Amino acid sequence: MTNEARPTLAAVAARAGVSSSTASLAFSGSGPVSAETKKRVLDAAAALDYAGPDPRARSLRRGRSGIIGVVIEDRLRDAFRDPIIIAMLDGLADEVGAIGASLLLITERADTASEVESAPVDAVVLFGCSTRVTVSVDVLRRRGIPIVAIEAEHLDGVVAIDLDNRSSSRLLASKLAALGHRRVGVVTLPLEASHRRGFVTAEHESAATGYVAMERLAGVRELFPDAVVWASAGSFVDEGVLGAAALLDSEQPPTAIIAQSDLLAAGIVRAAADRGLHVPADLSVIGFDGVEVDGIDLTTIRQPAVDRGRAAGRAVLELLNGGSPADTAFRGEFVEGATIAAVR
Amino acid sequence: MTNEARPTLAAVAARAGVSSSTASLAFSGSGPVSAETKKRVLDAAAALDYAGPDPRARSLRRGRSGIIGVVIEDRLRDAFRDPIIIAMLDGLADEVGAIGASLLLITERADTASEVESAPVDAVVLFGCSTRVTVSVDVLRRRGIPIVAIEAEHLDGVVAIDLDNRSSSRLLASKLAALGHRRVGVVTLPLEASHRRGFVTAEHESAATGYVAMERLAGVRELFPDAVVWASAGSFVDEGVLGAAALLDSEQPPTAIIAQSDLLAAGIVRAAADRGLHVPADLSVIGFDGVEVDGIDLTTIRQPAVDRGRAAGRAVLELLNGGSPADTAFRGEFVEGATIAAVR
DNA sequence: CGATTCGATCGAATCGATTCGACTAAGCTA
DNA sequence: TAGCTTAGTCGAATCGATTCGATCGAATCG
Repeated sequence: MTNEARPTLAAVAARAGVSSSTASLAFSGSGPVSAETKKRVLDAAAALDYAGPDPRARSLRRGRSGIIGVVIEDRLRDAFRDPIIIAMLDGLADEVGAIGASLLLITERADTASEVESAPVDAVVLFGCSTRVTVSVDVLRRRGIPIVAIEAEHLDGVVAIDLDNRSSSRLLASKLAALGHRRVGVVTLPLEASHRRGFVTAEHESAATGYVAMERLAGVRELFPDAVVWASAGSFVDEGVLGAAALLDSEQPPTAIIAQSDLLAAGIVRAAADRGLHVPADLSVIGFDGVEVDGIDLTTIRQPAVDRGRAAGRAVLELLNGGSPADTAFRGEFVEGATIAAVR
Repeated sequence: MTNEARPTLAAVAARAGVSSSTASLAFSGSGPVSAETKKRVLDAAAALDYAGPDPRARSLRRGRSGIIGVVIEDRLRDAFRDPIIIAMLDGLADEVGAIGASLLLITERADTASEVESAPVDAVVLFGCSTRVTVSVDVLRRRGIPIVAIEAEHLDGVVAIDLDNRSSSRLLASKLAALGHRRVGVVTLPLEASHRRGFVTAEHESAATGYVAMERLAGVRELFPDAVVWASAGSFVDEGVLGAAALLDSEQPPTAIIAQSDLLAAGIVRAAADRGLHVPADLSVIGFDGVEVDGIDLTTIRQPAVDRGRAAGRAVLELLNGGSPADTAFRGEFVEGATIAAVR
């Protein structure tokens, strides 16, 4: 069926009666070629059904592929359900799209061979990756591939696009403290790669690899050292419901719950309603991210997700140009919602 | 800062005292190499800080890049907000992940130079693309790159993963007809690349390029030839609100509105509530997709989105193996919700 | 008119690996 | 011991373009 021999640039050049270097110039437009010659080359290409220079060969020679890798640790479906990741991706795509680059989705799971090491990328953006990707990072570094990380531990030679997770979290906790809350529960993002769900002991905590989760938790701990903590298996509404169930159905239910994402918080509100508890009268709920969920007027921290994606994109462009961009630190903005109240 | 000369496989081979062919074998594992030699090569690589074979060179020689292109017509942000696209992507990623391939996001917008033509992909999946991508498809075909299309017009040499949009839509319309509705409105997905929002005239309709939108509309037209049609600018809740506003605030408001997606339907329900209309008592609403939105118990058609993505993935794998998979046709399943009732 | 640009084109080297066919030495059988 | 297989290694060709430096004729300048 398929005709094995596809035409090459050399074949086109031969037919047009020019050298392959000239033909290349005619296609790429980077160099002086007379209009007449160019037309001859293009005509020859059309006659031979030539579809333009092979991207593979071009990227080998040029040393650039026009592809930016996006490393995501979760399953794609999980990642895409998170509006924050989507927003960041959008900002990133916007910036790198300016140079015609496209995004390669790389999911880095423990079980599979490292995709990131064999992908022809010009640069890589790590999305909320844990320390588990350190090995891959090392390969990239050796290969001289620029790396930008959003929400990740600070690594050498990696440009970080940060957020003040800890102090933002502390601020939220302080609001609760001011309202007289003493027994607060926390529902965290996954603490480890396994996404184990359940109450968190000191042991778990010291073995945790989830950077963002630990930062936000640390912020809360500064005010509520004894907070009861439940680790979710992901940033979903359903997980919030589970977390709330575990905390509310215990012997000493908390008077307030701090969720590490708005999706989790929405689940908590839902679970409270299921139990006949009124928010905020019976239970104060706090979120994180600044994303609207279920139309709830949530007390939370809004983070500039699209801007963070953009910043990552700009850092990538700068790195690609040989520059060495500094880390960028964004700040969350407190959103006064209607889900916290003084303890009864 | 960066040391210009990165080690190559040849350098590693030289240091290990073997030929580069042997070194290649040692890395790829495809061929007999003694354990001792292999160790020498690996040691040499470590000593030189060699990060493994360059993916670019490898893909040129092998003729495979391990990358599957995903062509999306919308802005990335818009596409990611659509749970159906996400589900399809997830199914697709699942299948092609089996051979270690990753997905390259290609947005094909009118204004930018065609990214798809210069991407080193082994195959391409078109996601709900209109006829506008025909040109790019042509280039791919000439290059011998397999193409699979989800929700797209039937194109020569393109494997289609279809859905019975028309008959499903007709089924929904028939439910309304049976309940006595005569004046129905339709809120469609974008009809053209420009995503123009507004009432649809016969002129617009004949110039439409949105395949899915036109199919679903045709299904409705079989029963309600005179339905008033409003084209949305995208599958979002907000767009549903706008569409409902236009239809409901007209002189002869419809007694039922058919939305071409559940997100749009959710917007319509919301807009109805804003006007003090009760669904379904005052207004029947119908969706499409089978996605839960806002917890509404919607009457709709559920389409197997993940499975469709999977089917696309399998088709890609088969094409890559030289096979010629047949088109696949999926069927929507009617979901009896609580948003339609007899006309008053 | 001779010297000098400048525009257009060509040849050849290069990007960095993979792979095919050939070759060697060792192990095995008859 | 001759003949044959096989594991291990090597050389060279190849994938398909880009790019640097050289060349050559024509146009420009003093």
